[in-house]
Amino acid sequence: MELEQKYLALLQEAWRRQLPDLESLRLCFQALSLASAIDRDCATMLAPHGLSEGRFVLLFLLDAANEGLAPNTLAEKAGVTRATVTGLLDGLERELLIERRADTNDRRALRIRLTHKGKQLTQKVFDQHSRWIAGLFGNFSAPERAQLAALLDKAAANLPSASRGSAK
Amino acid sequence: MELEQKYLALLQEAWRRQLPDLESLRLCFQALSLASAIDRDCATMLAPHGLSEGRFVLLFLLDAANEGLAPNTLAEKAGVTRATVTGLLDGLERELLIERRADTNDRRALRIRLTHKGKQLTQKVFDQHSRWIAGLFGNFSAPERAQLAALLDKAAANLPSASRGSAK
DNA sequence: CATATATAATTAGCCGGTAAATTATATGGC
DNA sequence: GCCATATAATTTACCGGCTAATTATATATG
Repeated sequence: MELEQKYLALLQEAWRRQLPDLESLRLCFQALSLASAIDRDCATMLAPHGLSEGRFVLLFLLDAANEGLAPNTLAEKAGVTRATVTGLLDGLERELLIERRADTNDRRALRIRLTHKGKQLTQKVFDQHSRWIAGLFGNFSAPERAQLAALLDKAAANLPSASRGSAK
Repeated sequence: MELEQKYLALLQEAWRRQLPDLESLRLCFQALSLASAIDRDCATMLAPHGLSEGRFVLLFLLDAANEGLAPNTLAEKAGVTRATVTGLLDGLERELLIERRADTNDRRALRIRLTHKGKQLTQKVFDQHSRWIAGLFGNFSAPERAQLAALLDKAAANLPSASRGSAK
């Protein structure tokens, strides 16, 4: 598998400086490069529909909640700030995939709902997207999956943000 | 290990829709979440020095080339566009870590050089950063490393951008 | 009731990435 | 020598993150 250009440069520099344990460095960069490649290919799949990953997440969250959701709830479930949600909703609204309605009880609040077009698009894209992702590991045997999960966990345990409360 | 909020939401939605092979989905999200956590912790380490990952990459590329480098060379070695390099250099120049000099032969071109301050900072940060990354996999045995590398490769082989020419 | 505090959403400004357009300069062929 | 084309760097405009500040509305408390 190919490492990203920047990681090749970093490895080369680490070698030049005779740093120890280049193997560990390479392993880390392999994991990071795989993740980047997955993200990149996901973005490539979503782009033709005018979607980014962030927009896509909001869409399926809304599709699951048939009474609509408030922006702050979307932010919480998507794991981004409310300011980011405002921006993503602006894009989705421009594409006529969602609409903002005033909340009847609380005049500060909004209900976000999928339009018909938004529902259709979400239906079409969600399954395709999930199946594609699952396909990446579809040819893994049960022991391989268990091994990989365990090894990833072992690396994660060495991270400061994992060991601590990690807050957010 | 904890999955990112958005992946939890996606898994939940996939379960609600009774999609097959949730195990593969989870495995993928575990890998992506680990990569995000590594990136986040790296950024946290670099931030106190006023560095982002992109800026850091330019610094050590410049440190390795003691005659200075042209912005287009930096872009190529860092794997980003020249426009991005322009922006990163603006930041580094503002922090007095690099300087832009006119190329004596080609009046279109620049030579970018580290300042003394830039050299010092690079020295200090590079080793620390590399050792920290290596530490994430420092407690892996040789067979564990081989296994992990093989499993990551196997997943990468299922990616469109890996199998194809993948362009740039 | 009045006031302080909390919450909802947006706005403004920053960052780092992109693509496309611009400006300046080299270079190669006629 | 001139013109077409390529290359160097920047600028502009966009995106999707973030934080911090603003505006409007609820809510709780003295």
